Amino acid sequence: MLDLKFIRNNVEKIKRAIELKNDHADVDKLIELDTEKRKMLIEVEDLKRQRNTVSEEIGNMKKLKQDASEVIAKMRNVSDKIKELDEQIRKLDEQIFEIQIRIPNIPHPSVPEGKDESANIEVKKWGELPEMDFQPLPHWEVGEKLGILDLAGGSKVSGSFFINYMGLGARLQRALISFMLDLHIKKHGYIEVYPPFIVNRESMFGTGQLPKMEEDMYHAAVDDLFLIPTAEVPVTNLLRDQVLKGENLPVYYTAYTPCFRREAGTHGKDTRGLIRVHQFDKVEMVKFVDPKVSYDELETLLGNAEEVLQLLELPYRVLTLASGDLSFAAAKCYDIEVWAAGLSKWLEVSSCSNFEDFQARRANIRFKRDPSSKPEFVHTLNGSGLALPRTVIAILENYQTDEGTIIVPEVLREFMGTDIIK
RNA sequence: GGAGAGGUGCCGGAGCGGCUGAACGGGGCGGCCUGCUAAGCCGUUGUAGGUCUUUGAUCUACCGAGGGUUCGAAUCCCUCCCUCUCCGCCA
Repeated sequence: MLDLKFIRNNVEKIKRAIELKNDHADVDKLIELDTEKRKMLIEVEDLKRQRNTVSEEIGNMKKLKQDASEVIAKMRNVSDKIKELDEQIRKLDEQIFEIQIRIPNIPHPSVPEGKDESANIEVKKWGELPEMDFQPLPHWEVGEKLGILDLAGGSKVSGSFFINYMGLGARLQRALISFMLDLHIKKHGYIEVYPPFIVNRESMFGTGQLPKMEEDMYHAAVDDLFLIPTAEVPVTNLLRDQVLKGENLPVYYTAYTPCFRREAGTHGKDTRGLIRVHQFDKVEMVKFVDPKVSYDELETLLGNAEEVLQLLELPYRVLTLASGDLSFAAAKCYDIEVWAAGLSKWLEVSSCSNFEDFQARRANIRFKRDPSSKPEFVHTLNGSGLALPRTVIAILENYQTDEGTIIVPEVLREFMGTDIIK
């Protein structure tokens, strides 16, 4: 969410940003409502001041046993008028808020302009694409043949696009989760968090999923709770409504959670096997930082995610997302795409974003630079490190042999208890 | 799910319906004192928003949230939320 004062003073800039993000929000209407509201505020505050002073006088008169009934009658009218105006202001505030919360974050100047992913810019490539002297199979064939991937089981117990892993497939999930968490807590200095997987409406609003993405999430209607689409939601909201000490920044959290996404409207292409599923595992990194250093922090966050792939020895590339491909709340975002040999495609396994103070304002997460200074909003960042299904795809496809077995990446062997899946 | 207790400022903790933005204590900040530290003393210390003659002045709102009563509510009434204790149920 953007600051109302900032919106007032930067109307053109914001309209441009909305356009760059292929979004819609009626900024003119907001300004109109805001102007009207402030006019009424002046009026009602003046009446309240009257009421306060006169009420005090009434108190004094009563103490002196004087008759105050005439003044009281007059104040009754004033109070009614105040009630009326307050109600109108409340309605205006509501309307303003409804527009305000739908204005997207403004892209950082370094973000390439462009209406969709075709304008994304590749900024880095790492590793060699595997060369195979046989035709590599897609992961669903490798996985089903080895009995570690059970697509039929998943769809039987839940529905299509739900996955069941068996044996070493199941263990591979656990191995990847442990490996990633260990890396982030031991080497990169994150604190491990194990948050709730179901959250309330306030949390979904805080990180910006609501109101725009409501139909993309699983919702437990009786309790009005949502299954998290990413650990970003519970982990970021842990610090909601807090004022942190400046000396405690930056705060680095990492968490494993399953993620639940309805993926409404995306059924169709590129959805076979593990490519796009309703429930998947992910290790997420979340940072709360001083605004002055948030873009440096974005680079190290990206590096932390990259290191996972480097250690797994999976080739990848990094893209800077164009404005039109940026999510609602992000000011800048890098995507990491891993190479999948069987599909012969790059697959997104991580998004590393700087939200600046956009989420912090919504979730009211602040810090005091010094004990005596005013609270400021922190900057929040998060990045996947990494999403599991596509990492699994890359492992199954890139590490497959012509015998249909899979060589376990070096760093996972201690977790897997084997160096080969056969 | 049942019974009870409670939610006040950075923290603890007061608060006959009117001079309480909030006593008192602690903490923080500034200063005095001190060889240094501690103690002691003095002062200061919330957030948000509006207006203006806009680095200051002034006004308004905020005592879990939302309503209500009243000329006037932290204080009275209603609803909801949360926390704690006990009982029941359960992985």
